[in-house]
Amino acid sequence: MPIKNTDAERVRNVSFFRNADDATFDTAMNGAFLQRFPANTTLLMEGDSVDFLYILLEGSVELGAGWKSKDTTLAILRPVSTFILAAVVLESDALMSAVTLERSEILMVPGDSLRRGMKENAVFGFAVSEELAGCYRGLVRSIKNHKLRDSTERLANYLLTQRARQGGQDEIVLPHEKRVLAALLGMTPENLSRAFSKLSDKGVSVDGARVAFSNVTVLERLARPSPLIDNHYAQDRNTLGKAYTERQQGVLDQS
Amino acid sequence: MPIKNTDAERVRNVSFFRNADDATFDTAMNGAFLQRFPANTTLLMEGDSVDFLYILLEGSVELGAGWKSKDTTLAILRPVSTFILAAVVLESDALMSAVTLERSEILMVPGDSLRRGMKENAVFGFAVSEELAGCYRGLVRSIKNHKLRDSTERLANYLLTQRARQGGQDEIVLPHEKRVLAALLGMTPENLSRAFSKLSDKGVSVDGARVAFSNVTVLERLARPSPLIDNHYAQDRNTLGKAYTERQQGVLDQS
DNA sequence: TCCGCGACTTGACATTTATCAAGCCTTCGT
DNA sequence: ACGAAGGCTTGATAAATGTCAAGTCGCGGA
Repeated sequence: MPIKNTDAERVRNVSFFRNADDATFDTAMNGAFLQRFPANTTLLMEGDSVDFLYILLEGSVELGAGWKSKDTTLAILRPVSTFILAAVVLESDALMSAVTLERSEILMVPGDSLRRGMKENAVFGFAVSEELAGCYRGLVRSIKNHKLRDSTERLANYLLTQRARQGGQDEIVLPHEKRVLAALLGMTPENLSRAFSKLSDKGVSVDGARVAFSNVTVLERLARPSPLIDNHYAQDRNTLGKAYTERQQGVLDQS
Repeated sequence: MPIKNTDAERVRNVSFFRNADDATFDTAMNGAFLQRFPANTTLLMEGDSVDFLYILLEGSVELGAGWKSKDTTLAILRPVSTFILAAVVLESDALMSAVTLERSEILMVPGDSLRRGMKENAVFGFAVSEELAGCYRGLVRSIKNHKLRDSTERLANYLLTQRARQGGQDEIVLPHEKRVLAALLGMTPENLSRAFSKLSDKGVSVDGARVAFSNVTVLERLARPSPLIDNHYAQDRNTLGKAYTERQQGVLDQS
C-alpha cells in the first residue's frame, strides 16, 4: 500500500525524519510502504535477515528473544517508535523477534533507502546517529534496572514512571495485561502478584488494571528513582522506545 | 601531550576512523590528546557531563554503574575500543562510570570535533553510526545473556568464547582476576567458585588462572552457545567492546 | 443463560543466588 | 624471614525467584 499524505506527515514529525530536507526524505523513504498487521503477528524472528526499518505508527509491538526453551521480553514499543534500526545500519540479522500485541500499523522503509539517505546527507545521518545513541542509552538503563534492582524495586519504579507519564495523579491504569507487564519487568506473573502485595505496605492498592497510590513519598523511598536509570517524563514507551523520546523531549530530560 | 605519529597511525586503523579521508580525520581529531592513567583511576563517574570521546589504546577499562549501595560491572574493555560514544553524540551525561583496571593509555577526542566531523562528512558519519549500531547490538547480546541464562551457563559460554579467542586449544588463561570475572558475569566471587566446581562434571578443571578442558563437546551441550547471543571469533573484549569487533571482523561473524 | 477459557492470585515447594564467616594461600613490603 | 593484606575457596544460612498445583473471577461465545 502506498503512503498516504497523512501518513507521510506523521512520519515526518518523527524521529530522525523531523529535520530532513525534502530530497533526503524522499531518498530515505524510497520504496517505503505502510502495512497493517493483526494482533499476535510475528513480524520478525531472531536470526532473520533484516531488509526494512520498521516504524510503528499505531498499536504496540513486543521485542523478545529466546534461548533453550526460555523466552524473555526485551521491550514493548508504542507509537511512534522505530525498531531494528541497528540491524538495518549494519545490514545484519535481527537479534530480537518482534510480535504485534495488538492490531498495528507499521511503516516499512527499505534498508537500502535509509542507508543511502544517511550516506548522501550528513545532517540526516547525524540524526540517525542520535536515534541510535538514544536507543543505546535506553538499553544501558534497562541493564542497570535489571542488575541493580530486585523485582519489587523494578515494579515500584515502573509504577512511579507510569504515574508521571499519566499526569501525576494518585491513580493510574496499567497499559498492559499483567502477564505482559511481568514479562517486561523480567519476572513471572506469580512473582508480580507477590510484588504488588509487598507494595501494599507502601500505599499501593490494586484493582484489576487500576492502581492507586495513597503515599507516594514512602513508595519513592523504596523505589529511589534515578535519572541515571529511569526515564520519567518520557511518553508511554519503554526501554528502547524511550530512547527516542529521550532526545525528542530533551528539554525535560536530556538523559 | 600532542599526538605522535605512531599513535595517529594506530588510531587511523581503528574503528570509524579507518576509512575517513585526511581532511575529515583532522576535523574529527582536532584538539585530541593522549593521556596515560595509572590503574584504578576513575575516568568518569555516572552523571558526569561528557566532553570527550575516549579511545582506549593500551590497558583495560571497566564500565560500571551503581544504585543504592549496589554496584555492577557492565563491561570490560580492551584495546582498541571507544567508549561513551553515545553520550558524546547526544552531548549528554554519562550513564556509566569508567575506571582503569591497569595502567592505561587513552586518546581523548573532543566531542565537538567528532560531531563536526560527522556533520561535515556523511561517509564518516555513517561509519560512526555503524559503530553505534554495533555497540547497541553488543548490549542486546548482554541483556539476553543475563536474562536467559543462569550463572553457570554464563560462565560456560564465557569459557567457550575465551577458548575460541585464544586459538581453540584445550587450555586457556583467564584474562582477569576471578573477582573481576565474577562481576562481569553478574555474580559474586563465591558463586563463581561454585559455578566452576559445577563445571568439573563437564571436563573443566581450574588451576589459578589456567582453565583446562577435557571434553568440550559435553561442555557445549550445557553452554549451547548461540550466534544470537555470543560473539565467538571476536577479540578479547566483552559486550560493548565486542560490538566494534563485530563489525571489524565481520567476515567471520557478521552478527 | 450457561459454559468454558484465560487471566490472575495464592500456597507449597524447589532452585538459584547472595550473605556471612572462617580459613588457606600467595604476594608484597618491611 | 616475617607479617599483613588480599584473593580465593568452602560451608552454613538466608533471601529472592521460579515452578507446580489449585482455585477464583470475569468475560465472551454457544
